[in-house]
Amino acid sequence: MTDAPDPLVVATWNVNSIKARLAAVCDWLGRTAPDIVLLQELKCETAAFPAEPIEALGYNIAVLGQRTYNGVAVLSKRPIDQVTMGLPGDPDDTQARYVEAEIGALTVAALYLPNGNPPGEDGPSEKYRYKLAWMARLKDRVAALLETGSPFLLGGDFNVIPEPIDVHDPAAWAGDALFRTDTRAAFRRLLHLGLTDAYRALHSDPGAYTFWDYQGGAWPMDRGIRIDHFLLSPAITDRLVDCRIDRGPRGLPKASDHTPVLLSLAADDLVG
DNA sequence: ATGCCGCGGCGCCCGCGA
Repeated sequence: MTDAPDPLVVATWNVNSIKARLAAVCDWLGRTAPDIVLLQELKCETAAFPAEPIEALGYNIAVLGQRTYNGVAVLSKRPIDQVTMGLPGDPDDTQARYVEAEIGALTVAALYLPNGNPPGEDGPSEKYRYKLAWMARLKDRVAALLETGSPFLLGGDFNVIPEPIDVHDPAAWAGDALFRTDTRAAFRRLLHLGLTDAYRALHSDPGAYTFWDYQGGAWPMDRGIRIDHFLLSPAITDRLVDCRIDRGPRGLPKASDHTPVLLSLAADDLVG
């Protein structure tokens, strides 16, 4: 018997301001030590990203920042070879919601999909149209990545509740931009290209939430939603070992409203 | 019900998030 090599661990976490969450993020990184970390909602400009304490924990960093809103980053203990800043397909889109990085033979993307609320009553609102257009562009990007044949994964805050078991009260969320028919259909179109929702491939449990609103006692009452996802290309799905939600950070003082999701892959060889 | 909470910012209220 030979021991299996250590899995490659990838995390995704919407931190809701990297400056407000820096201590919590560094504590968690030091304790959990994922190989790759995908961050969203940095809410700071690229130049203002607090790189030093994260580099001190052994991470290389690719950041696409923006003042006040959005902002995404890839952290990697292995060298980052090439970076794509922004979701391709619309040069007029200035929102910092997508950064893609090549790490060895693996491509990873950190994404912060638009919220889309309010969705509009007499036809879709501008925000909801932007969300659906962004999802269509993401589908095009996934199709292009599949054509290259290189193994890849998408991780981040998708702002999509895929199925009724992913929300504490489906009826209450029926009209929300995160759970609307059109949103879920666009998410399914992504999956139908050949991607796998890593968490759902391994677990059929309800109540597996990644977000709890700050308001109304959502966290203590466990009224959450599952909107932070890992979507895996076929070659990466074959290497899927584990996917779990770490509720710990959500219960700490000054928490983000999202908690991290962790992915384990038998893919150590992919990143050298 | 859009406020309840929490964040950033040309700050003492506002937009935004989900």
